[in-house]
Amino acid sequence: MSTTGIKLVVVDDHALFRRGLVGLLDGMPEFQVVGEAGNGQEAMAVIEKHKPDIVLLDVNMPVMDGVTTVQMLRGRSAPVRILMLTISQNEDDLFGAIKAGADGYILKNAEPDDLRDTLLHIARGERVLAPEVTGAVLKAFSRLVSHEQAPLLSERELEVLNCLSSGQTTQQISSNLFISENTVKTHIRHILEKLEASNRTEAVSKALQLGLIQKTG
Amino acid sequence: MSTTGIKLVVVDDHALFRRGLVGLLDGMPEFQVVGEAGNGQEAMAVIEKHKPDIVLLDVNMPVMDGVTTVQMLRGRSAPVRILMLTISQNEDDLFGAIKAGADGYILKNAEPDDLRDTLLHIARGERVLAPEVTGAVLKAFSRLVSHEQAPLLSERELEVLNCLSSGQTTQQISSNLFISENTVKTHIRHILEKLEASNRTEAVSKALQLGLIQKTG
DNA sequence: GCGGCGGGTGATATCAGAATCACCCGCCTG
DNA sequence: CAGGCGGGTGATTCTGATATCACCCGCCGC
Repeated sequence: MSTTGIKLVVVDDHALFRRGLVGLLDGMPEFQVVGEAGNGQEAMAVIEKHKPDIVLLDVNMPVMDGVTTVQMLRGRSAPVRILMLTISQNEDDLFGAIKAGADGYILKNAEPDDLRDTLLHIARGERVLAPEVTGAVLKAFSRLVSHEQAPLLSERELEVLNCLSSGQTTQQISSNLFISENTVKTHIRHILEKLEASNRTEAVSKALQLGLIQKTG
Repeated sequence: MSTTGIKLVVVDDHALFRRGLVGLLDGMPEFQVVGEAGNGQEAMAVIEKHKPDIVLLDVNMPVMDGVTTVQMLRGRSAPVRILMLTISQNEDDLFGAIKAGADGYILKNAEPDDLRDTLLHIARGERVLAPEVTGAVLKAFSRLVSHEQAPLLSERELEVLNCLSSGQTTQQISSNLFISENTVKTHIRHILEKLEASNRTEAVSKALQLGLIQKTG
């Protein structure tokens, strides 16, 4: 067995899967599996003892799950890279792992070659997401960026804007919301100012782009 | 030449690179390069004419750059997948492309096999980021999520919190900010409420986790 | 020319948040 | 026992945002 490879610890509650994976990794000269654990709690001790370069960490485990384990590991000062290896495409798990500081997130359906490539990337400080989950991250990321850049409209302004986006006139909005036409116009003025739009058509267009309102039927 | 492969359009202003890439792709039976362009503007017309499955798109181009091209393409209703292929690891380019709706972002240092794998993932609707840039996306993503979940503290409250985090007492903060100790205590009370903390130590700890303040020296 | 519509200016009232401060109490240490 | 410190309750003032409305003007179509 190589003594110079990248040191790994494999954490998974399914013994058969874990042993199979360890066998697979033992066949790869770049790596050296130095420990195993069946849950997060065991993992903490094994990692403390063996000080691996990378931890392969399942998400769904009893006693202490993967995301909590990442949080605990990140709370310590000793650096260790963490690659989540899971079947879960659940967004709470995915975003939770990323927030907690995981270096990678791949799925158990990955090919052995993919796993090797991923581990090598992680080892050199890069981060990797499974293609199956990258879309969810990018979609949430885009949404957050837009939300952050969007100006804040009051509840009433949003109501008026939604009416505008469905093609209603000032008079129709007035009847709809039980306020005077002059009030509607004032709200529209503030909306135009906040969105830096020249007219209501541009305002609606910008609001849709910024995700302030959604297209209806 | 295969007539059943995934149809590609290659967009890059460097003719030598583009022709070399096309040659490489011609050697891959899964793909069929149906058009080329030297900038975003040309690309719009070529894409309109050939209706590819995937556009390989550089970022830095004259006349119309890659991000603007993505925006233009996404403004049209015809679906086309877009893989950015660039040397740029600049965050503005990266985040701009993601926001605009690119399906992938890889670097020109990728191996041909990586490019093939990436294109196959993109073709089946998945998204891919180069490992070199994934870290930047995940870091920004984590920051945005934390920022979004963090309660809003006023400017004064943040000033007080920063003083607390450097170990100052109520009296020292009072002298520091030229306000009475009672005022400092009121600000602290509001901070404890907003962070749902029991005392100032917990408040500082939570604020650091949420990214509201940063560790100093 | 009139009515309908959109865009603009200005005004008023209310409310919530921010920022300020006084005072009280308990705990701990010297 | 006194002083220092942290945590708590309550009050006042100010400011900016929100929500309301009246009135004016230009454009367009009938």
